[in-house]
Amino acid sequence: MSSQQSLLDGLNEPQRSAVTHSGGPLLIVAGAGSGKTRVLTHRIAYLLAERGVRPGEVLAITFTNKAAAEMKERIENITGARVANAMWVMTFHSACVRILRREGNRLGYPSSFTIYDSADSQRLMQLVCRELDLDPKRYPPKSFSAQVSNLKNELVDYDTFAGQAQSDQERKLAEAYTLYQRRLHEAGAMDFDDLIMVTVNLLHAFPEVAEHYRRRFRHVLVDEYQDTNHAQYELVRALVGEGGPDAVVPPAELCVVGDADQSIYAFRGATIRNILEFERDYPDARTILLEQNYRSSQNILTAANAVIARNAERRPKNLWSEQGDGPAIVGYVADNEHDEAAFVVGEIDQLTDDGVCAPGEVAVFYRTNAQSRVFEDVFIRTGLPYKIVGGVRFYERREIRDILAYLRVLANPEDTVSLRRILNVPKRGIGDRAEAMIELFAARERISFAQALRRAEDAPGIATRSLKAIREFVALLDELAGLVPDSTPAEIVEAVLQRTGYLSELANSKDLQDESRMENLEEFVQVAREFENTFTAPLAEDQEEAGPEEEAGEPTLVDFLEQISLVADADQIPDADEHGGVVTLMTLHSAKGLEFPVVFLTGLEDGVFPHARTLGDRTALEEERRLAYVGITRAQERLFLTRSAVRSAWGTPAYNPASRFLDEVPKELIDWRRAESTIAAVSSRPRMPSVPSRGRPRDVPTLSPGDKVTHDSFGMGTVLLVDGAGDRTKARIDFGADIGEKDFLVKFAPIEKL
DNA sequence: CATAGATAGCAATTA
DNA sequence: GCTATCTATG
Repeated sequence: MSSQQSLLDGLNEPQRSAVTHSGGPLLIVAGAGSGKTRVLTHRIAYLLAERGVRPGEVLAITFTNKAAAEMKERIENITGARVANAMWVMTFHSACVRILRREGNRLGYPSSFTIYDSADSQRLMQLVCRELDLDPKRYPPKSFSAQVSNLKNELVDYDTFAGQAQSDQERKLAEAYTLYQRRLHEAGAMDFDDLIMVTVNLLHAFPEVAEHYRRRFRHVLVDEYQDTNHAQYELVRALVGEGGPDAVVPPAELCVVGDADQSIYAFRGATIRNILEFERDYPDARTILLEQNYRSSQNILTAANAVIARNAERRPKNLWSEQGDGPAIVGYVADNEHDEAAFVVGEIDQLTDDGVCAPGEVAVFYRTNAQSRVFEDVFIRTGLPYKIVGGVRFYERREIRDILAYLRVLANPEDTVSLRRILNVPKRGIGDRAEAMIELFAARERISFAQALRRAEDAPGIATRSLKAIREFVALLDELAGLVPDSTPAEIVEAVLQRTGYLSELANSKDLQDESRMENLEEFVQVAREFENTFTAPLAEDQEEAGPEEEAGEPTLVDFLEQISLVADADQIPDADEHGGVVTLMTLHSAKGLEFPVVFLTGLEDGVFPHARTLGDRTALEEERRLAYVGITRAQERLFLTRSAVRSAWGTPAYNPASRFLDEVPKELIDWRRAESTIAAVSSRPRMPSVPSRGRPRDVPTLSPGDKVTHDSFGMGTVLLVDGAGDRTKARIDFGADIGEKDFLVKFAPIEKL
């Protein structure tokens, strides 16, 4: 058994105070790399071991599944799995789903409600806007969707908003919001933001429900508190309870951890206010500062401190380390993004060859997903193993979403958005017109789309051919639905793939993409199998404490769908220890919470990072700076800062000046490998690209015999001879036996030098 | 009337 | 460079 001593071993003074603090609310201001997860897990273990807290009384909330899983694992290492399983260690969204599955019927939601992700909710908003005859130019559904999301993050419901709508835009938005919410409810669905807002409403509207959870959770711990938005703030308040004279249950002990300097999610409603004013919100709160950094060398910390110090509204904080200065930060100015990527890959090659680090210890960060493409090209070309986190995610791929839509309809037949998605996928002859007629019919009869589909005979204006297709489709759904009760998720997935003809359509296609689609679907079946094997049923409320034999119920389709909708696979960050691992490429946002011995921070240009849209806005610019701070503090030993003089953004090259964040790093810390670009002079005079349009303008390569090149359609080749000069340079290139030798005008040929 | 192929508009960050 | 929408065809 863990004694008090071992739980506090190896912790510094403030960390110990944070672990042992008892009584009032506690705010832990944890600088980057200051051992925050360690403090949280040890605190939980300490609660159990020294303060007689039962595991079921603990609720620990994180933002990502990855963080939740890590925390759970580290708690397990101290307390053992049985104890850890009885706690709620999960994300805001998962916790809400669990509450809502149990209590949502009080608000008219089925316990098998569907969770719409942002793509689904945008689709629904599009349908709603069309139904309201809104001109998509003046009232873009996408923007409406975003605005509704913002409103929900502020806990503004459609009624309240309709009441205060002033402008024409706002009134239209209010209409759309109202109808959108009605359609969601009818479909038995909630979007991401509803998960939080509806839970808050539920806790407010039903005191007995709130009391139930307050009795249960005596310790509430929140990670990354700086990323909470207003709705999440209220949720925490509601769960903790007010206490006071007429409260039945005294307030739970609240412990939040955060770092205002790492707040990078204002765009999804996060407000720094929550952490800055914690002491005002909870008057008897205690604050503990963790400033000793255990991650990075001092040079890296000095750079990070210098950058973040430029932000006006912040409490001063100074990270320090006992690890020594470490190597200098390396700077590099590239001519263009290809050059930048080549430099990065070259350095990684060097470092791994010299045995300084394994590929798995290296990360490349960029501001926007679009920047990953060039890196990917170069990594593939050089054969360096890599993995891109984020971007087009697995669950956002079309084929996966199609199958998911089938599964959702099977779980919840009223789910209109999913139903309409699969109506004609694979193609079965139910076209736009037929769909429109069903919709019209549903509206007139005041029945759901699903019900209207089953009564298609009665709907006017549908061709007999379509009618037949619809009947077959309904029969197909019924057949599949019949399988659901006694099949496992994986079996259902396979049945859907087979019986809908989805697989055979892909198999018969000659589109190259479809091959990888099939592979993805195969992987999806694998995901389902995996799920069945690892599934542990959430313990029922009343047996949460007891039971050595954990009753793991059969995993249902609903369980499977829930896991998928809540797991973004940004959680797929590669493990460094697996055979040296692979280089990780990701956006700065996904990088939060991670650490790497070697970090490349790329695209440091004004207009890229900080992003162009933030340049005129002081608060937005401060958030960009925090993002830079997050990026820099991910590095443990070596940090590379790169920028490019020219960068092509959708076709046109842009000349960007150095990022202001680069200038904010003290000069003596940076060892410039290349400090100026040779084409920097060109940047002063704005010039149009010399090749007007005609496809994407490309850099004209300088070729000499023997060079390896790649051609867009002919592939790899070797330059045999070069003739002429300037724009009229010609090259003869050998593409091997199959294609032979060809002559090109270098200026126009789609050739790239390798 | 459904479908396939062409085209315009568009991409900041995410649970 | 990619996806939703428009247009020509079967």
